[in-house]
Amino acid sequence: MAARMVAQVMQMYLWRTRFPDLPNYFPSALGFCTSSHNDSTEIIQKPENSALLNNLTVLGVDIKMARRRQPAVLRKMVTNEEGVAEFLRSKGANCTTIASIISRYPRAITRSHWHLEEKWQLWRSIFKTDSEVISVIERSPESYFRSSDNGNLEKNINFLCSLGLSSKDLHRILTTAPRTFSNSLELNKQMVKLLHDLGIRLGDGNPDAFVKRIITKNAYILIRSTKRIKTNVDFFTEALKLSNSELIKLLQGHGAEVLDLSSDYMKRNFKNISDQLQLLGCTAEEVKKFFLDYPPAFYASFEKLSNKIDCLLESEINIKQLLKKPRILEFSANNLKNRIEELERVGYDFKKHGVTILDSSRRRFEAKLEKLNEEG
DNA sequence: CCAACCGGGGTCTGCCATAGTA
DNA sequence: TACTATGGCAGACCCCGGTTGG
Repeated sequence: MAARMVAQVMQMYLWRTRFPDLPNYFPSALGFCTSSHNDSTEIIQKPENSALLNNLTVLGVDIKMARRRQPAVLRKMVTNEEGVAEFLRSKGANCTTIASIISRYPRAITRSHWHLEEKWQLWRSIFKTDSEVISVIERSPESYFRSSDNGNLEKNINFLCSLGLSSKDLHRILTTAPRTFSNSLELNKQMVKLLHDLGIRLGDGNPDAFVKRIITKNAYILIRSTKRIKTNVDFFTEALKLSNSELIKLLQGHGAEVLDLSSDYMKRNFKNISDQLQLLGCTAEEVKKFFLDYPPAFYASFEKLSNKIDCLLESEINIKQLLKKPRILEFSANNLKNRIEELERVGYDFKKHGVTILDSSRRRFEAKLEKLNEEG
């Protein structure tokens, strides 16, 4: 999470440094001038609408941010900022939220009252309360406002229902990957077709269920490109030398969750981790088994994972013990370290008892520890 | 009664590029 | 031709507890 935020800040920083002196706008007493072709430094554009800027300022919108994101909106003569603000307010959004929404997705103010009302009803067919909708819009204004096509939204909802997804599934998808619903129907159909064809190609007896399971296991799948999913499936197969049935098992389990990783990232990660494991004396077969038993390894950052492995090895825990229980890697390095320390304090012998004790919930672990303390 | 197995739950956007449109 | 709508991309875990079988 933190890493992502750093990356985003970096992106913004890079953008700003590339255009440090970008003028804010071009107030033009000349009105609609034609640009002169022989002098490229002079760019003359339609002026911004100052009445609109006023309105937005009153609403608390960050004009600089809005301008950077969608400059054309600020030049429009007809907009509905007050209507949109009033609409959001009526649904329970406060002023700060409204300002932030418009700052981050200025085009929102071009939507009509009727359009907003209709879209709201469609969203509410999946969400129970207005505040749930508001919280998604607050998180991702773009997902909500980017499309002006409510008909497409409705078709998407019907399409997803037709796949047999429950209302709980739809709720989860709309909460965590709201972009799914502003995708074109066609795009969503393409992804479903890709997965369906894959199920058939692998000889799955029930391709519809195959598709449904992948989507319910991975709410993000429909906002990825088919290219990415295809690449990743091929990569799984090739890197791990999987048979059809092994691949089905992987994709219907934890594999579904890692399917949408950036392909390059996954390849890099796989290489780093398998190199590391082989360096520690694991055979190729063991490496394969490791990834099949613990697909999140594709996902984990190499630094973190490697850190955890080191931490285990330092505590006299054998790599083969780890291979038997890769799930202990799901716990944070910090958590693992604390647990190991506490166990060492009571003289726990990992060689004798293995590492499964680490793979338990906090409550269970503490109960176990207390018992060991009593015995000791 | 306990360990081991195993599935589930939370959670994720904001930018760029470009085809299409009025 | 300016602008809109939409596709695509990078980014990168942790934890809980029900059930089962010995």
